[in-house]
Amino acid sequence: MVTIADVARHAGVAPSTVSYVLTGKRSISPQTRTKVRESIRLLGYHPHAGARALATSRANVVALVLPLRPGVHLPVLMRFVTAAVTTARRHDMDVLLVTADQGAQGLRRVAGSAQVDGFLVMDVELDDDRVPLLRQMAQPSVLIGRPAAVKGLTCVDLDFEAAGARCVDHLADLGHRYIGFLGAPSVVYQRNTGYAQRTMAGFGAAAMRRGIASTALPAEDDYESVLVSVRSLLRTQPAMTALVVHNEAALGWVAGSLRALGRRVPDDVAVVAICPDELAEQMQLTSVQLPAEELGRQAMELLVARLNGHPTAPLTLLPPKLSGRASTAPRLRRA
Amino acid sequence: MVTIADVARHAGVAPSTVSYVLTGKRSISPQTRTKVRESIRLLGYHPHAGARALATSRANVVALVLPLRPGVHLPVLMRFVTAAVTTARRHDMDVLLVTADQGAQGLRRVAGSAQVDGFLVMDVELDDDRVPLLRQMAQPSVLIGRPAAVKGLTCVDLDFEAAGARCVDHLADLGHRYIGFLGAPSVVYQRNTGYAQRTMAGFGAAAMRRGIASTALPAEDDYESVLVSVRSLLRTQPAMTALVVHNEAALGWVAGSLRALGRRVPDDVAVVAICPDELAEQMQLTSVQLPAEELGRQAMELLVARLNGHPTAPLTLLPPKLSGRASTAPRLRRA
DNA sequence: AGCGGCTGTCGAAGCGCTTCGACAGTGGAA
DNA sequence: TTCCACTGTCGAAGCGCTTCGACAGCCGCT
Repeated sequence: MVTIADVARHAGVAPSTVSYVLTGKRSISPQTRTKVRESIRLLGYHPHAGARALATSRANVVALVLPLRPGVHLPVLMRFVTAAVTTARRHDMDVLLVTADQGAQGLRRVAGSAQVDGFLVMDVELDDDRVPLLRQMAQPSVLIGRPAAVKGLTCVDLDFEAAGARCVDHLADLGHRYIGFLGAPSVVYQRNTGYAQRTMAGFGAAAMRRGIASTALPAEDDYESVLVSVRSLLRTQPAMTALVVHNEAALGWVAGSLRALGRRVPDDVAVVAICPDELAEQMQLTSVQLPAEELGRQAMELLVARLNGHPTAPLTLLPPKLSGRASTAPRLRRA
Repeated sequence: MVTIADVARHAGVAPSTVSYVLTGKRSISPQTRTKVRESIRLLGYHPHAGARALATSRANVVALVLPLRPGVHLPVLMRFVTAAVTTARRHDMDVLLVTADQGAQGLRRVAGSAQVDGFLVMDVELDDDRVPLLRQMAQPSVLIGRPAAVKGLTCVDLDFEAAGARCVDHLADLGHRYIGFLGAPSVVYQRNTGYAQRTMAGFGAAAMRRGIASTALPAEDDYESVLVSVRSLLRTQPAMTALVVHNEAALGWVAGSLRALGRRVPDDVAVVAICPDELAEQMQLTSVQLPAEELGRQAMELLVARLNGHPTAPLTLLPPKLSGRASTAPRLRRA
């Protein structure tokens, strides 16, 4: 292994000088600098990460805590991971992969051994048991998701309330006056999954604001259930001409159910989905996307900011973006 | 930060003694051992990873080099990653995430700074430009995939030849005598993607061995092309009663194409796919699976073995496993 | 009683890096 | 000319751990 001493000897300077060339923490004459740089290149020198970590108490590594449970949408996860890694690299950081199944235990171990300088934790739930730990750890962390209390944390999330509202506004602007909401399976609302509830809330509030009649129902993820839910929505509100769907798994059955009930998309019923963009693209649905890249990038930027001692807001909400596609159209006024 | 000196003081012993308790490299009296263990627990001590790495020149971290280009099947990738991480943890190793887009450059950096003890490189192609680098690096590596020359390497892969053969055998055992092969898009065969060619080769050889007439054709991944390819196969070999498909993207169109041409699955044409299990499960296809977990686990075990100085075979091929589902049936002898 | 070989523990050196204080050398102000 | 303030470089200490050689105490042997 080539050490800093080798480089120093080769360049005819002291090790400390090489270090200063590398870190730029003291001024070095141009001649010396180029000489040292040349030696570094020639010898193929790379500073020993462990030694550097020991001396600076900075590892230049962040932990990425990934949920690997079934049910996460993998394309979105991957886009997120890619963005996070890319952003980390732009700040000369590496990424240590920690799977959520290692639990709080794993976090403690990684944090305790000073392997990483900070944590990026995905898929945080309303009352996540890792939150108290993260709060008291020496290393800063950024959470994707939104636990009940964000005080003392740094959280990034899509603004699901705004997303729900955005759907309503889009449909209202198109002239729709009766809108239905097809939500996640009811169990999702039972356990504390904040984003589902917040979307609903945003949807409901926006509808009220715009003077629009709304009806909401959960949906399970098989065809029969979706059909039942959709039928029930139509029965409750026969004048319904638009539907907001916040349920990836049910998405595939919605158009079919509507067709089975004699409604065509978008002419009889306009559909807006809140879902990953690929799905929407594939089914040609107007949708509010889950901005995975943006989330990953932002989260990592915030983490880096905290590592550099900058204060950060406890909660950053990304504004929803709606992409118009074939599943929405202005309300048809029948003769 | 709690250091080994703190623990030593608390337990009334020398730092080296604590170290020996931790590593077990010298015998320690039971009394001392429990005393030290207790102090460790009480103080919440974790050895500093960097310091340890510096002293032992072992980081206890392996790099996982992931392809994040489009086209990789993410569920399979994730299963693989999970298995690799889990296996690593069982050997007290952590996993550093390196994305393939960082290229050889990235490998060199990570290797040079002694951040990791070894590399697990996924998705290696026949003439991968990282292979020469990996060969000459100080750290050992295990490759998933199979470059042209495996000498001096450690590679793990599914035995694609055997997979092709396994399909033929299954169909032959069911009485089929005329079998078609629907391959990857032709560009895949043009660039050097070993596994596609090897599957073909295994398929062809097995057919010859069993005295079976075989015809093969590539397929693009849209409905029209698949239809054209299937029609062409049937025209070339009108007596064809079985089809092996090695093309995930085309898979969705195969049954439809056959139906459009007046053939029903499995009665008129039996279909065997070589694809990830979820896909096969979802479409109810008899298939040879891509054993992602097994691959990840094996690869990591081999890497650990190499890290411990054990020699490993340059090539480990996993035997294919065929799962029977609704798309194959014995050949129907028509009246 | 004396000796050799164990066992269990200690102290110190060293892993490769950063960083602090020291200090020559230089140029400009007094 | 003297003095001061820089600028650029060096040497040494120290980060927290492992590991090697040393060695005290003990047992069992002659």
